[in-house]
Formats: sequence, structure tokens, C-alpha cells
Amino acid sequence: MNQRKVISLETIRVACKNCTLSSLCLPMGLVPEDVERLDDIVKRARPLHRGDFLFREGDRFRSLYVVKTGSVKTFAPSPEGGEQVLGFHLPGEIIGMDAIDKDAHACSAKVLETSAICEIPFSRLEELTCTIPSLQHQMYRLLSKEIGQDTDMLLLLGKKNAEERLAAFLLSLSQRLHKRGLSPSDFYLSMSRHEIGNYLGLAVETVSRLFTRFQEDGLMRVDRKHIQLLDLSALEALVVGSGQGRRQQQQQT
Amino acid sequence: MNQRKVISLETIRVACKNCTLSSLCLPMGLVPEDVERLDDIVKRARPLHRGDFLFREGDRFRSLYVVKTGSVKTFAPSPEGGEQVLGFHLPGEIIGMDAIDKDAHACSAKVLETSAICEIPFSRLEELTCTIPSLQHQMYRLLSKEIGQDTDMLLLLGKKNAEERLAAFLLSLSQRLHKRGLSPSDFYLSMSRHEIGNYLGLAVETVSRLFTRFQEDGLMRVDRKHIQLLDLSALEALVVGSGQGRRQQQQQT
DNA sequence: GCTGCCGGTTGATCTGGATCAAATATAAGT
DNA sequence: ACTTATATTTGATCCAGATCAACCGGCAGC
Repeated sequence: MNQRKVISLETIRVACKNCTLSSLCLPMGLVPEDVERLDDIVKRARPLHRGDFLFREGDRFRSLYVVKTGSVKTFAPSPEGGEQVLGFHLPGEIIGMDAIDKDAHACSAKVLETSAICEIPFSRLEELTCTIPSLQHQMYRLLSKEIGQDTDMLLLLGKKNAEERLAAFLLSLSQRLHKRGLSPSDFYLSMSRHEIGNYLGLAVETVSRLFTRFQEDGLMRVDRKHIQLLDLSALEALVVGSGQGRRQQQQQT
Repeated sequence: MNQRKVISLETIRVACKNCTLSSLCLPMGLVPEDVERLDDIVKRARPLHRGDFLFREGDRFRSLYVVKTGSVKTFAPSPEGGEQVLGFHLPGEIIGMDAIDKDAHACSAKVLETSAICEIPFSRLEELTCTIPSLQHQMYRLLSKEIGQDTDMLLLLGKKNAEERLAAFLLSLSQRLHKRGLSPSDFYLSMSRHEIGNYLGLAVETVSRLFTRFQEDGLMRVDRKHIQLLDLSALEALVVGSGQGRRQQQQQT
């Protein structure tokens, strides 16, 4: 038993109640007693490595997954054989909620760097949410939040130009890292330019050129995967757009 | 009391258990007894008319809404003053789930034609789902489904060209109408070309041109708002794409 | 019926960002 | 260090679809 403790890394074994992410994660707003009950059903697996899958498109749905450390991307195959990156997931973020409906995963989840992941068997969770109203509410909130984020992306893909998209992406990363106690202006990208472009509906070349341009304009510094945002407010101004977006007709219907 | 019955339209007063939509809607899969309990909390308002709002962006979140008859569009303001149409909602579809998280509506919902709407106070619903596990499951499924639909849209906006987008839109409408017992190949559009374009991330002119082209190619017949799909399988082939989508690099990451 | 307006169609032009092409930088082996 | 595979950058060109412009048809109000 002592042996087990030695082997397993501290960051993996830590219970929800001791986890620094609990305020961002499922336990948010639960009384300690209920956190304990949640803790009982969470499985903490050994760390996964770059390229490992949490699940693949088509897999039977059994569990939700929460990133504890590291990062994960989710992506869906497009019919022609390409793929659409659906999201990049940071610690505290929940993955797999889109699979509840069909009881099967419609997308795949791949680990971008060495990562610790919590697994939450959904049937167990469902039992629990029946008896813990605040946990049920939290689940509704998390599902709803995911919908909200998706609609933000729809707006981004439907109405924003390349520049605005990349600025929005950088700011989103910045803000999410900040919430996790990391620097909002100095971080490493765990995903490739390719993946960024795919996610934003842009060609790699466009992403690369924009990085260069943003750097020339003094908005940021780019060195390989290392990003420093030098002017957050200028980036924010870019996202809102100069009032033209993709310069599309701004119709009121 | 008899008087009341005379005034209120049959389609409005019909209880969930007698509603033809129950198999698509919240009551799906519930035992009759539980449907009864759900029924007790559903408010059935008088019909709304074209242009009426169910709710507006910024409104406090109180209820979910279900289209009983007619159709509704939801849309979010983009920062610059334009708007992004987020969806068109047909009978049996639930609106407002994105608002649970922030306890406020992030988008507006406007009625496209005279419509009957069921209102479900969310706090009451939450109480109910605590005691009816199958209803809770249904809620999870519905929220999850919404996420799945949004990711479908992300793929559409991120990877598909104009032709594929419009074909996908028409087929989606067709299939949803079919599920509701209506013709999958002959229907009326309750939204303008403008709204379709906005929804699909295309200019009005592009939508118009594509309608013309599809008609010339014998895929459909278009007369004003009246649509007849003549070759569903050809449209399906279009959606899948000729293997190129927006002709973007189909990278495996 | 007439008039004005709005939604829709059609044509001509323009352009952001994709595609094509090639060089360069990193990483991974061997 | 040397070869090979992969990721990123940079430059040149192309094109789908946006934008601009003009016109048309249906319908609401008078």
C-alpha cells in the first residue's frame, strides 16, 4: 500500500477536495461532504502521453473525462477523410459531453502532451446527480456552458476574418490559462500551427503569416511554440473587429 | 370554463400526453405517470406572431421554451452590431438551453411565423428531474444533442463550401420535417434568404445564386418560399462533398 | 389601380485567404 | 555528424464567394 503511494505521482492521486482545479471543475459549489461522494466514483488513470487517445470516434460512451494536467484536443472526422478540430482542452475542462445523446462518441480525443486525466463513469455520475441537486445543477451548467462556447465558435467561424479569429484564439487561451493561475501573457502552445488553423477554419499558411504580422505589429512575440502577448488590449480590439468582421453585410433581420 | 375551452385553440391546450410531438420532445421515454407530472409545470401561452420575441439577449433566464407549432429563430448579436443566426427551430425543439450556465440569455429568440410555444420554468423542471431519473437522463440527452448539433455546424462552417452548406441546410430541414410527419421534399421556408445566408455564413446573393443553380441542375424546384426537393440523394452526395470540401488541406494531425 | 418598399435575383468586379511552390528550421533516427 | 521526415515560414498565384450595382416582382397601404 505504501508501495502504491510511492509509485503513483502526487498530481494523479490527489482527491477532488485537494485539487486546485475544483473551483473550475465538477465539484464547483458542492459542500465538502458531496465532493467526497463524487470523489468515490472518479478514476484517476496513469498519465497519458502525446498522441494517446482518450477515446475515438465511434467508441461506446461510458465516461466523461476531465483534464487534470496537460492538454487534449478533440476532433471530428469530416466525411471526406479530413478532420475538424473541435477544441483544445485545458486542466479542469470536461470532455465527452457530446456523446451522452447517442451513447457513442462522435469525435475523438487525443492528448497533446503528457497529461493526467480524471475519468468519471457517467452512469455512476447520473446516480449521484439524482441525489445531489447541486451536482445536478452543476452538470446542467457545464452542459449549457459547452453549448455557449460552441455558439461563440459559430459566431467566430461565421462572421470573423482571419485576423479576428487568431486574436480571439490567443485571447481565449490567455484568459483560460490565467484562470488556472498561469501567466496570461507568456505561455507555450501545445498544438501545431496546423491544428490551430484547422480549428479556426484557416490554412496553416494563414496562421503562420498572421503570427508574423502580429509580431511585426508589436502585438506579441513568437518563438516557435513560445508565445508572449505584449498588448492584450490591442488584441481585444482586434477581436471586436473594426466594425466590419468579414466585411459581411451586417443585417438586422 | 366551457368558455375558456372555446377561446383557446385546441393546439395550444393539448396536454403533453396528447401531443403528437411527445416522442420528439421532453416527455420522450417517460412513463405516462411522469408525463402527467411534467404536464403540470408546463405553461402554454397564447400563440405568438411573426416578429415576437420569446426572449432577448440579456434577459434573465427563467424558462426553457419548446416550439409546439410554427418556427423560431435564435440569433446572437455580434459585437459590431450585426448578428449571427444560431438556429431555426421546428416543433418539438427546445430553446434556451444555452442560458442555464450564466443564468441569462446570450441570444435572442424571435418567432418566424405564428407559433404556439410551451414554456417550462426551469427551476420547476430541475426539481422534477431530481425525482424522475428518466427525465433527468432525457435532459442530459437533450443538452448533449444540442452540443452535437453545434459541432456539426462547426464542421459545416469550418470545412464546407457554399454549395455543401446550402445542401446540408436543405437536407437538415427536410429530415426534421419528415420526422414531424411532414413531407421531406415539399415545404415552405419560414425564413428569408437573408437569414439563411446569415446562418450559413454566406452572403444573400450566394444563397440566391445557389438556389437558381440547384434548380437548373434539377435538384430542386424553388418558387419564392416554396421548396420542392427533387433529388434527395444528389443533395446528400453534395453534402459529403466531392472529397474536397472547401478544398482545404485535409490534414491528419 | 397606383406607389413605395422590401426581399429576391442577376450581373460585374474585387479581394481575403486558399492553393501552389519552395526554402528553411526542427526533430528523430541511425 | 548525416539522412529522413515533419513543421514552419515565405513568396507567387488563383479563385470562391463577398461586395457593388442595378433591376425585378410581390404585396401593403392608400
